[in-house]
Amino acid sequence: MTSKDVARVAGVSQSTVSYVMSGKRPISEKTRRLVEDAIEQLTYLPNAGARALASQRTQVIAVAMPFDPTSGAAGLMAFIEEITLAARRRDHDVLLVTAAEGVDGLRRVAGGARCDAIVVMEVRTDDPRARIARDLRVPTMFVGFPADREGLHCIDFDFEGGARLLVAELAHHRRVTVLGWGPEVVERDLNYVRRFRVAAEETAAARGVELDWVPVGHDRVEEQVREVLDAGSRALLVTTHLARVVHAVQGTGLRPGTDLDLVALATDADATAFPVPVTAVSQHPRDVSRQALQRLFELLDGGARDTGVRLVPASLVRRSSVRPTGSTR
Amino acid sequence: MTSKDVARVAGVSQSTVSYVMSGKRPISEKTRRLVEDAIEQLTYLPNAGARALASQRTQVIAVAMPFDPTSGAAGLMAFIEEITLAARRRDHDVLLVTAAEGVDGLRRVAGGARCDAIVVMEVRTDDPRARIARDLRVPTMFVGFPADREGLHCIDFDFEGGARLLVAELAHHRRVTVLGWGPEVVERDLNYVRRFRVAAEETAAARGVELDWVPVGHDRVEEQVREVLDAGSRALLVTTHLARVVHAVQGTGLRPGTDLDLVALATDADATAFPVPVTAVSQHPRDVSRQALQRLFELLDGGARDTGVRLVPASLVRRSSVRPTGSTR
DNA sequence: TTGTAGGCGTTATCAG
DNA sequence: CTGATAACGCCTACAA
Repeated sequence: MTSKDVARVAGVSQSTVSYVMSGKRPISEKTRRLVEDAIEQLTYLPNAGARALASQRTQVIAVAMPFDPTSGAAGLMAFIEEITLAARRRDHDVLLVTAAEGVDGLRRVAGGARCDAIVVMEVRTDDPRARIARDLRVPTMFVGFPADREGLHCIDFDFEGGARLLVAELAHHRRVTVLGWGPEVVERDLNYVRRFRVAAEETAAARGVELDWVPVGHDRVEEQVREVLDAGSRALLVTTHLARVVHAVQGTGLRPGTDLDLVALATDADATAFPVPVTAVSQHPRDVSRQALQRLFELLDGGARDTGVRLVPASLVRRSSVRPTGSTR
Repeated sequence: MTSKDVARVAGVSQSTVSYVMSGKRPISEKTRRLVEDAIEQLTYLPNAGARALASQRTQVIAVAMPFDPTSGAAGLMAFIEEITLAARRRDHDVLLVTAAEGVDGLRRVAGGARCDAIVVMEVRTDDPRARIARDLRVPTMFVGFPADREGLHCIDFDFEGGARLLVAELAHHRRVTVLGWGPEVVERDLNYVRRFRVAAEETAAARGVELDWVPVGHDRVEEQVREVLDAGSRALLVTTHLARVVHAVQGTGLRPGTDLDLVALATDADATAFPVPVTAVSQHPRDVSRQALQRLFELLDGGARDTGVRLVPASLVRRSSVRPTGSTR
C-alpha cells in the first residue's frame, strides 16, 4: 500500500496525495475528499523510511537511558512515559538507547539519521555524553547538569529550591536530620545530590539550624532511622526511600505529625501513600519531561536560540506530617 | 556523509561499499581494507531510512508498554532494558509505543513500516491488541496470555509452577495466608493472577493445606499484615509489595525465619534486600525478555514456525525466611 | 572479484 | 489548484 495506490484510487497524482497529507499547499475541497476517502479505504500509512529519506526528518526522538534503570524505576517510568506521550502529540516516536552504549549510542542514532533529537537522562557531573554532544548532528537535551554545560541544553528540577523549602519547613527546630541519598547514588556522580545538599546547608546556616546529614544505605534504612530517632532527632528531612523510612518511624511507635516532624522529597503519589500524608516537595518528573520535549521541538521548529539550563521550579505541599509551627523550640 | 563518499575515498563503486558492510558477497582482502579505512576515516554511518526503504528492514523492534507503567516499575524497567540489550545484540533498536495508543499504535508502527516486529507487554485476558495481531504486517510477541491465543506467539513466566513451589515450601503448615495482588492489579484483568491463584489452591488442596487468600490494597499493606498476624497466621506467601510486608512483619516484633515462615514471588534483588533474606521464586523478567526476542528473531530469520505459548520455568531459591521443615505441625 | 543501474516510497521543485 | 519529475541513500539483480 503506497501513496501511488492512493493516487490511482483517488484519480489524482502522487504528489497531490503527498500535499493533502502535509497540507503544504492549498487543495480544493473536492480533491481533498477524493484523496482522504482513498486513504481511508486503503488504510494507507506512509512509509516511514521513505518519508525520512525524502524529508530529512525521522519523526523520532531518541532517549538515552540511565545507567542503572532499575533503581528509582517508578520515577524513570513516569519520565519515559511522559516523554513518549509528549512526542506522540507532535507525531513523533521514541527510540530507546541504553546507557551501556554510552557515547557510541548517541553517535549511532544521530549519525545514522535514526532520530531528529535526543534526550539524555540522568546526566552525571562529568558525563562523556555531554562532552561529545556539541558535535552531534541533532539537538540534544540533557536532563541534569554536567559540569561543563557550555553550549548545551539542560533541564532539571530545581533541587536547590526544593532543599530551601524543605529546610525552611523545619527551621523551627534546633537540629534537623537529613536522611540523604546513600553511597549507591552519590557515587553515581549525579550533580543534583550536591546541589541539594549545599542549598540545604546554606539555608540551615542562615536560619540557625544545625543539619545532620546521614547518607542512607539501601540495606540499612530501618536501622539508621532507629539510630537517628534514638539519638533524639525529632525533625527528619527525607530525600529517598520514603516508604521504608515512614514505616520504620512508625515501627518505633513515634508518629509523624504528632511526635516528630517529617518532610520529604517525593512524588505526590509516594507522599500520600501513608496513614499520615507527608509534607513534601515533588520532583515533578512529568513536568521535566514535558518541558524537555517542548524545548526540543522549539529547536527543531527553528525558533528558540536559548542555550543553557532551565529549572523546573520546586513547590512544597503541606500535609499532616509536620506539626503547626510554634509547637517546638 | 553517504556510501557514495566512502566509495569515492576508497576508490571503489558504491555497491562494493554496500557489500563490504553486509558481507553478502566475497570481497578481496585489499578492497575490504580500502573500504573499511574510508568508512573509519569518514566516520560513515549508513542512513537508516534509506536502508529501510531499500531493504524492507527497519532494524527496529517496537515495544508496546503496559497501561500503568509506574506500578511495578522496577520489573518493567528490567524488562525494557533487557529487551533493548537483546535487540542491540542483533543490531536492532527499540521503539516505544504507549498503551494509551492501544490498537492504533500497533497498526501505526506495523503499517507504516516503522518496525520489523512487536513485543506487547502486560497482555490482558481480553486484550484488543491480541485480537488484531493476526493481521499485522509484522510478527508480534505477547508477554502474557490473552484468552484467545489461536495463532499468536505468547511467552510468560510460569506462574502456575511458581505457585506450586511456593505453596509446597509452606505445606507443613496447616494454614497458609497468601498476601495477594490487590484490586488495582486484579481489575487489570491480567490472567497470571488467576493462573497463580488456581495453581496455589490446587496445590494447597492436594497437600491438605488451608489457603487464606488476602488481596492486599496498596494503601493498607501494613494494616493488613498486622491483622493477619494478629489472627495467628505464621505462614505467609507474598506475591507483591514484599518490602512493605517484611517491614510490617518486623514492626510487630516477629521475625521471618524465626517466629514465622515467609516466602515470596519477587526478584532476587528484592528478596535479598533485607536482614533476613527471603526464600523466593523470581519472575525472571530478563529471561522472559531474552526469550521473547530470541523467538522474534527466529521468526524474522524465517526459521521457527512454532506458534503458541512458551513458559519460562519457575525455580525457588531457599533463603533464611523459612525455618527448616519439621519445626512446625 | 567488481561495477552498473534500477528501484524502494516520499518530498518538493518546476511547470502548467 | 494540480501534475510530472528529480532527488533522497541504499540494496541487489544483472553484467562484466
